[in-house]
Amino acid sequence: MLRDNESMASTKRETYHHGDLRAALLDVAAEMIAAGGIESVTLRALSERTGVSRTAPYRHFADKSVLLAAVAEEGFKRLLQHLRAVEQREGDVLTRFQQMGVAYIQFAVENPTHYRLMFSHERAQHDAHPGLAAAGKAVFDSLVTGIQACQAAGRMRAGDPRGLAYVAWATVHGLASLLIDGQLRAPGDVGELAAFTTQRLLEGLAA
Amino acid sequence: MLRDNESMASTKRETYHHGDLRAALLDVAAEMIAAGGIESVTLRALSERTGVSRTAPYRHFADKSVLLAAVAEEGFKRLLQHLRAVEQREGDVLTRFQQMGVAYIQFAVENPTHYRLMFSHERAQHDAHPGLAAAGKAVFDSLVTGIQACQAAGRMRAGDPRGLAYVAWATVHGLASLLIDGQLRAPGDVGELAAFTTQRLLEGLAA
DNA sequence: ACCTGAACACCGTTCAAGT
DNA sequence: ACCTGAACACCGTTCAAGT
Repeated sequence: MLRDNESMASTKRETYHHGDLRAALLDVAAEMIAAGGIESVTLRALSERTGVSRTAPYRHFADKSVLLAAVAEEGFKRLLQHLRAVEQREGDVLTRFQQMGVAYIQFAVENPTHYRLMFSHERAQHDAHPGLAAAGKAVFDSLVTGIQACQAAGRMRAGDPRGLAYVAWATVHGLASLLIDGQLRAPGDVGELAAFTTQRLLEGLAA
Repeated sequence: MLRDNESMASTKRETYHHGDLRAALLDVAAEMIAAGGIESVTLRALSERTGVSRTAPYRHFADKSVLLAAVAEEGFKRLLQHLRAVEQREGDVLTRFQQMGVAYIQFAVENPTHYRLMFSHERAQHDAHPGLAAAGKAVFDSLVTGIQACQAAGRMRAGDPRGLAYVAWATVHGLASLLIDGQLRAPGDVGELAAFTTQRLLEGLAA
């Protein structure tokens, strides 16, 4: 019994020694965010739950802010995967773009604390977290791509697709944020409200 | 000299004794937020800058969260004043509603940290801060009123005005949030982007 | 290279004591 | 009623020391 425990412990140690600690910290941090909110993520609690000492995280992250930026970056990457999955469906190009919007809102509502963290870094800090900025831009770019497809099919108004993407991002981000913050008592289904909102958006961007 | 200083000090004391401390704390907190960001607002620094002891704020606020909720509430009230001023202008009812949207976005961009604080309380905490929830709802209600005016003039689609207000709020809140967080490199003027975005919104809500 | 325990500065909050 | 200083528990971060 005792020997087994010792063996397991040393195996764990070995793992972190070889570069898994960074990924392990990000995973555990994401779990803590989902379970107990952003306030529950202290470096001390995170270290303990990951099985390392308090100062071990500093080998992989300069400080807590950089670690949280990395967690946020993971969130943008997961969101991008959801959006790309919708983008590659069959069917009408305009309907597909609307479905991207609905998927965006659903991701945010299903991961409220993580989504909030993704947007919690101030403008001035963007230069300090280039990976985070790039992951956010990749999400934005997927909206631009969807808009360009609609424009090419003559289903959306002409003009710089980025300008239209600003409007689209503002709409879905705004609705998601208001729902997460509890400012809107979601009248019935979230999906219904998301469908209605994205429908109004499409009419505002119509050709 | 010494007597003057003593006199001034006792005058200050007198003031806080008679119920101004609450208002003074809210004012100083708002200043600190604008000058040094939300992280600069510690109860200890706030107390010192207001000229009272560390624990004095607890006579007026149960804890830091309640104090910040009161600061946020003040923000909603100031925003509401801006929106009402636009609402009472002369001119086309639809143009006026668009101007409300632009004014909303400008308020947020001019008071970025304060605006962020206004939306930083989670859904679950709304019951704990009824004044904050009411002030937020008053802003929402002003949008509903503006929409009803447009509907009455036959300039906006029929249906529950609250549903349309959700879309409008999501659009302006989303654009404001993305600008504050630095996700959008505002292409040129903020006012121009706000005008374009609200124009697309109006077309999405058109009769 | 990576990990550790001890220590430092800072914070929110409580409480017995003052007026 | 309102205010105060001292004390407690907790946190992010640093650093000399280990392997």
